[in-house]
Amino acid sequence: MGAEVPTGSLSASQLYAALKRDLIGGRFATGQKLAITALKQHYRVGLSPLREALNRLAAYGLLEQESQRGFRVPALKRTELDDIADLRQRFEGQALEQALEAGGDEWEAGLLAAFHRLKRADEVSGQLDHWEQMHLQFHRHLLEPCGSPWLLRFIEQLHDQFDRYRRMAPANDAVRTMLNDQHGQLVDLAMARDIAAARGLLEEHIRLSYEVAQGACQENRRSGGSNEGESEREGGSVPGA
Amino acid sequence: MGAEVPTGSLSASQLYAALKRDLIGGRFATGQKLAITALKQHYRVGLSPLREALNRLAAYGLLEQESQRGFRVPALKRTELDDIADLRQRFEGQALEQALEAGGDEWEAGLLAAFHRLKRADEVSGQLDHWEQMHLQFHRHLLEPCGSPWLLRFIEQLHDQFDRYRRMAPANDAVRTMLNDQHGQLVDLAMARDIAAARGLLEEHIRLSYEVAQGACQENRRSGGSNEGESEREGGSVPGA
DNA sequence: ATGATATAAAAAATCGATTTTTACTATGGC
DNA sequence: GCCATAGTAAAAATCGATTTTTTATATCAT
Repeated sequence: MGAEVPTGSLSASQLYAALKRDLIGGRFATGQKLAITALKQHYRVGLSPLREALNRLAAYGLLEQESQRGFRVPALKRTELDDIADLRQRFEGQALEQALEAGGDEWEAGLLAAFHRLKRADEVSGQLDHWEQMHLQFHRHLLEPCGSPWLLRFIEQLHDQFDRYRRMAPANDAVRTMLNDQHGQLVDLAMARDIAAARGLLEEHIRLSYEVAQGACQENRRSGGSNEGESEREGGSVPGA
Repeated sequence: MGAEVPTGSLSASQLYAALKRDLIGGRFATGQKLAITALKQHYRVGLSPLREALNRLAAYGLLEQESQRGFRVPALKRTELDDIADLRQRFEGQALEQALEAGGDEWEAGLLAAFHRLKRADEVSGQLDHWEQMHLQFHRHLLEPCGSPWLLRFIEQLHDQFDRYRRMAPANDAVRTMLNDQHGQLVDLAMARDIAAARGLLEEHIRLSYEVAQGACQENRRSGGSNEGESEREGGSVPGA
């Protein structure tokens, strides 16, 4: 069994984070019903905190809850990915414009730092989860001063949903290099406060990611494990039964 | 104690709905910590389903959860209302345009029916909760064919948040009449597929509602109970302790 | 008299067991 | 031979009690 939970039992928020990470990371078979007993043993927690975490994740949209029939991992649907990508372009484009108008010196400094960490994480292969974390933090920091907490909340939610698709899709090193280059260009345009160009590039960035993510929908690939060819994560997929 | 839960114990989804309704309806003191034991007795449910419902509501944004310190009703903040109203204008404006392009005959029929129910509910005073339900359903139906489930989800979430403010604000019959008139005008413009005018009116509708809702923020009014002068709901506010 | 620490009371979170509901299977009827 | 129904097994949901954490109070030292 996976070694994602090495030490003693987790706190409630740690459990939520671990479950969220594993759901977005594609370690559960999509469309499959979750086996509560197996999860309980895997994460070494009791029933109550587990069910509370699952309820929160269901409200967040990373799980589906059927009345008396437990929890289910939502299937990956092409139409839903289209919806998510489209909204990401609009929401993040809008947020970026506002962020470029509001961001100050401290934000610029933090953006450079976040970009640096992202580059470093990219150089060190076999640290998939760490790169994902830095990548999320970079995009989050980029939009942070936009001034709309609710918009940022929705953007984060869509980003998480989008990543379910992207991380299930087969890797494409050529496109990945392009996407990484765009991060640097985004920093440059943001520092130059070129609002129109920056928004255009961010939308193109999302469009390109969308093309990659589409690979997750094509032949209804089931079973968890987006980590073929990766060596960082020793634990396999979480058993469903 | 309130008679909101007349018969035997509620199912999990009913409990969630009842809590959500009472939170949006302003029956809890804002900023106040929830007393789990009191809630348990009031809704006649056990601890587990109650906690699961509270967790879902916290993920939805109608409650705040502090680590080991229970659940708290979020305070009403002027800046947050501004944020919510601004996003509502943008999201619902966008959704309306798409809905007017996509909605078919069946949708038109349903819209007329929803509007009729809303008018009827308005005529019968002392049915506050029923009017609120019809009002929500009208706005939901108006935007439903927009083609973006995630956008509709966010719109609904913002609408619920907005209503926390609106229902806490003092009533204003003159403005209320204007708002009701706008519903009819919205139907007319929607049927005529006048996209620009309809979007403009919907944004104005939200702006006017926003002016009403601002009344909830002015002097940090605490304590639940937005139903002064209403006789429909016999149960008072839910006790916090 | 004020501040800090220890103690006690209250509340939240978790656990183990029970109850209820669902899904599967086998048997009987058509 | 196929469909329907009853019975059994498995899983989910709920309950009551225990454990842990927090908060308020009182006492002691400075």
